[in-house]
Amino acid sequence: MPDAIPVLRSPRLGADIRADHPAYDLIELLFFAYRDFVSDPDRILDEYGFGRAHHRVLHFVDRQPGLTIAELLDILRITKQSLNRVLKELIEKRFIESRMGTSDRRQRLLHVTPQGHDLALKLAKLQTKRIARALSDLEPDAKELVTRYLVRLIDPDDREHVERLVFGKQEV
Amino acid sequence: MPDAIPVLRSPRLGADIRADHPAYDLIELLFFAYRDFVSDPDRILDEYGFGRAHHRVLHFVDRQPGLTIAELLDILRITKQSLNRVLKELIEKRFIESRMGTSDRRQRLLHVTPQGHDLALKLAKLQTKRIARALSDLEPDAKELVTRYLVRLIDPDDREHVERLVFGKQEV
DNA sequence: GAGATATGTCAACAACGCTGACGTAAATAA
DNA sequence: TTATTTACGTCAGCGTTGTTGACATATCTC
Repeated sequence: MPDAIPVLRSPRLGADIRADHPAYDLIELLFFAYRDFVSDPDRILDEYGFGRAHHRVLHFVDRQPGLTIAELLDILRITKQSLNRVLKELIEKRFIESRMGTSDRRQRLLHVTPQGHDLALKLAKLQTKRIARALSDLEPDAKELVTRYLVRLIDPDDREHVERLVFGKQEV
Repeated sequence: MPDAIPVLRSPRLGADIRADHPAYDLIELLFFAYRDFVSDPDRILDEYGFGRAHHRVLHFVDRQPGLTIAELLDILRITKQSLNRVLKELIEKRFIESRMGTSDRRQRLLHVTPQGHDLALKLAKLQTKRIARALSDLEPDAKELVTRYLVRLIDPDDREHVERLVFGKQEV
């Protein structure tokens, strides 16, 4: 049914990047990969009455205990009103706790509860299965290369911030 | 501010994949990379009064002229009502044309108009810039490896279908 | 002619983004 | 100390994009 799709041959040598011709394959693979990647946790989230927005909040609070509202907003790139809606539910259902800041008492330091951690872990393990399976019969250095590639897809201005968060790099 | 995050050391040898420990880094990098990747076209889409749903439809119709509704639904994994809403707008604004099928006259064969193709190309080039930049100073075989990785993130049942669509493979 | 299939459409609703406005408490600057 | 800024909470309303359920039409297949 699909007509023959003109295939873009690789450029002759590595340096010659044809940025003028769309890289349809990677654009589309990123769409399909992400589509399936985020779909894994959906069934479980449903059981708790949560959606993907709850998942993202729970994940980052679990990863970084003591996260503030401002930091979370910076990660998620949504408005505080949008965040507040899902965060309120996570707190009411006792998956997340909000504690007053110690040095700055205006801040709210977010922590997962034990049941919050359990759910976060359950969801992370689910996604890890897919990631591990994808990596399983690629070259040994595949993970390192894919990691570097994904980092370089991120906005340059935000890269340092993300690396600090993901890899725990403290030094500049 | 972030406490030291326990780093998962790579397993000793390739086969020993610790699927029980979440691969936090790749989970998060996928989130950040995709977040920024899909944000590029937003400003342009706004000018046309379109959203990300319109973009996805336009993209796949541009890539695969003559795509049917059923095939498009299978790609996007949404309901026909959701699709119809955005597709109707794309047709009304003359970015996409719907033609009656030839062999099966119940089908609608979707095609982009010239202005539809222009927009699709403009958006694809934008996303390609980011992809090319990310690839630009990685090893020459990075693209091939990242491609294989992304393919393997897709649901196994759907992989063949996607490969046919993305790479134009006709033979099984 | 009966039934299955491909599509279109109406209505209602949910999740999750957004803007704008306003309020409070606490830190900081003047 | 007073004024301003900052961090957060909240109310109200709205837009996009997903959902379910029901029903209609044209066309293909048996």
